[in-house]
Amino acid sequence: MKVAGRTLVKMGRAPCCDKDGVKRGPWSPEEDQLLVQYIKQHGHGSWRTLPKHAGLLRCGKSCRLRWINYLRPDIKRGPFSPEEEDSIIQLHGMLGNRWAAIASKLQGRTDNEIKNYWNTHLKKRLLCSVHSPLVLKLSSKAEPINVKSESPSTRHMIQWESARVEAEARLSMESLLLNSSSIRKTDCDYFLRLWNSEIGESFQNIKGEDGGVCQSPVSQKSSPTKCGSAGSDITVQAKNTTASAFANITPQQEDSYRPSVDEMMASSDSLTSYDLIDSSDAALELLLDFPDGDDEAFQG
DNA sequence: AACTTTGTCAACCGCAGGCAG
DNA sequence: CCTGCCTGCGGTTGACAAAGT
Repeated sequence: MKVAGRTLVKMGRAPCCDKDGVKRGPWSPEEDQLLVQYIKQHGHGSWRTLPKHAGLLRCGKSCRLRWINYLRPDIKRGPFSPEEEDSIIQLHGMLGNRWAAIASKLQGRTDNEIKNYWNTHLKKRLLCSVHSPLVLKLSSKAEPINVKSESPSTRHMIQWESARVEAEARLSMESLLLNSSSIRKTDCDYFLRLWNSEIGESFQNIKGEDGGVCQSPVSQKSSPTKCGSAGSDITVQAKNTTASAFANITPQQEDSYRPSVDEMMASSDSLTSYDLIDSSDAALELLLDFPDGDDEAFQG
């Protein structure tokens, strides 16, 4: 793979930087200092020329990455709070792997950090709670889920997710009809806006009403085996439902219901069997009333 | 104590999109 | 329009640490 990449470079693609004489690997404190000092005085300007001006033997990309992911003064370091975790899970449910978009909603966190956290903590945690309603639904469409048996916030999340899937199916249909690739972006932008709306707000607030944790018999039953990092088993169990209700889908499972419009619509159909209540009714309504040629209304 | 496996995360890579000329 | 450059993004890697045997 790497070999192929390098071959590609050789075959004509310009390298991002001159590899000769360019330092790679971990940054030393001295390099950090040089970079911070330079940016404080001059701003980053052109990343490509920055290393030269700052006296660094690094490529611009490397400098940019170091600054954005580590040296920026507004970076919040340390462990993710439960609220942040919830936000990541919810936003990931809406946006998928758009880490930059997710990061923009979490003050002080970088896309890289969120991506790493998702891949190392949350994803595993989600995979551990195999009994999530959503997964059960996906694996056995014939069996409707009694959403009412879940806690309010779990229900709410399922409803939110169902609205998302429904909209996704709809948008997918539209994109097919319009043969337009821009729809996907609009889709995500739309969710971001929805997230910022009172609907999203009410959705976020439900955490407060529910103590920030969703509990269900299912999650309580979930395996106490090593699902997450050491020392957080309680959190793991508590969070399982939140996570699973929302995005407990392996990439394979995700693929299995995303690509085909038929499948999507089928999925969407089965979702209507959900007991949609509370404010998600409004969200669903909003999503279903998504205007066909009216994307401009949602663009910055 | 030595070795192996697993987990974490900073850093790298190539690609895509925006933009200026 | 076309082309080339630059930036930002998401996927992946690899070094290091911790846990397990």
